Amino acid sequence: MHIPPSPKRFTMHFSEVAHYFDLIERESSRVKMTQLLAELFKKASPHEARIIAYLSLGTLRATYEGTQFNFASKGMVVAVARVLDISEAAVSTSATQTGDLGAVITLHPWTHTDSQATLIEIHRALVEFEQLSGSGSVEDKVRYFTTLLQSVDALSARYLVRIVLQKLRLGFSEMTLIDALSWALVGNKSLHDRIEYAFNVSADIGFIAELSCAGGIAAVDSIGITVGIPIRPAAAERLPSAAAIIEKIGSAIAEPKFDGFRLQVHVKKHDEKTELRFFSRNLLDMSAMFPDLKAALLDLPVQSAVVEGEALAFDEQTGSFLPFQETVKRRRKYDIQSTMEELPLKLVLFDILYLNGESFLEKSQSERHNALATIVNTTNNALLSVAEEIRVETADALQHYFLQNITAGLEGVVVKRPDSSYQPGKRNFNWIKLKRSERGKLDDTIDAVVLGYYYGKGKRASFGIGACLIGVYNKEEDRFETIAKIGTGFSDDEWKELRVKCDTQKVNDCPHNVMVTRGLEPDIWVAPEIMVVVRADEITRSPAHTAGKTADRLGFALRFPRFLEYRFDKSPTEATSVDEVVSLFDQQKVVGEE
DNA sequence: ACTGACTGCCC
DNA sequence: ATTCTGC
DNA sequence: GCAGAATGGGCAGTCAGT
Repeated sequence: MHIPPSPKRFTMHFSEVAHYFDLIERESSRVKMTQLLAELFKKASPHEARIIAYLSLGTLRATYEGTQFNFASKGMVVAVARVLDISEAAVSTSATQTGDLGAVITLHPWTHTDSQATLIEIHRALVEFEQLSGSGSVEDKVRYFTTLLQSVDALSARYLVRIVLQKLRLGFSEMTLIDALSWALVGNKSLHDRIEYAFNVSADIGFIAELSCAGGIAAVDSIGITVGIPIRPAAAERLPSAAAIIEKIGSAIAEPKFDGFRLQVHVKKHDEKTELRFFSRNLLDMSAMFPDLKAALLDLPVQSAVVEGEALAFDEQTGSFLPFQETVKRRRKYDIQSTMEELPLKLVLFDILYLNGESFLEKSQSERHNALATIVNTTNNALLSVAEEIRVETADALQHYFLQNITAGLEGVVVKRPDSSYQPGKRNFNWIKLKRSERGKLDDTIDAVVLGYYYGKGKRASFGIGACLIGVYNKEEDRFETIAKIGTGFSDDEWKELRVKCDTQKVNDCPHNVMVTRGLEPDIWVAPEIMVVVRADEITRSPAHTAGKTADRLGFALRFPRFLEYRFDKSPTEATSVDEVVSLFDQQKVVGEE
């Protein structure tokens, strides 16, 4: 199909992009949204397409290069208040009602003149804004952004606010942009898979957009894995039991699931030196953080490779892995050397995506694991290992292996289809996680009391509730202590219902028998009457929540809390007690004994 | 030098 | 991370 | 089933203020 060259045109104004964002925001049909985006891409130069792709996702560049405005809801309230010349309180109130600070802009009269800034100029300004730092920079940032807002029309200002907040809420993200690039080339989404492939192996959406607009699908097709540019990681689905997993995929491969952080490692040997990069699960560059792992990986007998694994801190005395809260302390910018000594890391590798110039993505799980084992096992470095993999044919065998792993203190197992390729960027049932928290089912839940609620953002703003604060009962002190906030598990209707229930119990101040630390105070206090059943993956020590907190002991909190159901047959003082929380906490360290 | 408020990013 | 929802 | 948008605990980093 012949693609006519896009007509030469004037440099694109940011206001035109904002106009398209507005059209898209009003559109609920994904196909129409995609068509609008395609139209926008067709009007843009390749470089402009790149910038559109970045800005539409609230970023300024590739994910792995990072965008950090260090300017979010609090700073934005100040800037918006100045631009609109109203009080910060008024902006806050309006933001609460609409659930969106950007929308506040277009709710008020706009008195500023549009300077017709181009898309490129706005991008450049945002880069400059992002770079403001150091003493006095809080005020500098407010001033800079206020001035920037004052130089555009209201619609542009609305989207500038959302770009900086990194929440465009337009109803599309990367996959829709890829559809739009296909539409821009051929008028349908038939090229989606090929463009997505390029994006999956070269995770820079702006680069893909520019390439597609400049060189068409031929240019996109030329993209393969480049060592040093991250590949979008594959992710696992979740199922609640060994039986469900075997039923889903049959004969499978199981491996331990470790509770650390995921690293994608890129290695490339040049004549003298070896280039080594680490990327986080979300594709941020962590290359400077782990000199110990870096040294270990230099031993790999490869010219070039991309491997993935889980990094975990371990106890040098016992060799056992430390909890996530310890491991995550290694994610830092400063004091790397000293923390390295306090919290040495191991890297358990579980996949290989590229080796010596060849992509391994299409190879089967088994082939990849074998190749990985071959290179790592010849390395013989104590910090490196390959995740054990066993073949399981039955639910019983899987259940046994699962129990064995949680007894060893691990998070559970990941089960994989033996013949599946590595599907970058995908979460599907090629990989399935079975987590420790599924063990026992009902006894892993907590009966808690609702103590208050918070206004929501976006869609939840219209419910007047976005999350609630819950607590457990301290028998000795006869009071309620907080253990978590709940922001998920309620359907839209249930949120509305919860809001009504809470409002019937609304009180003006924190009740005398409720312990809440500063920073967790809800927007609306509720008398401790509403009982809920809450599920969580784990109980952790908490610097924030008051459950079980004493003068010389941290409190406890729930990891990954979610609402299950209401509990009508218990009164508030029959909520799970602090004592029970403590014993649940103690129990989870000795999971094998049951 | 310390603390608290805020932000960004791990899970 | 988990969960819900529109398509 | 996908893509997107709500939300959680808790860590380090930055800056303002004392």
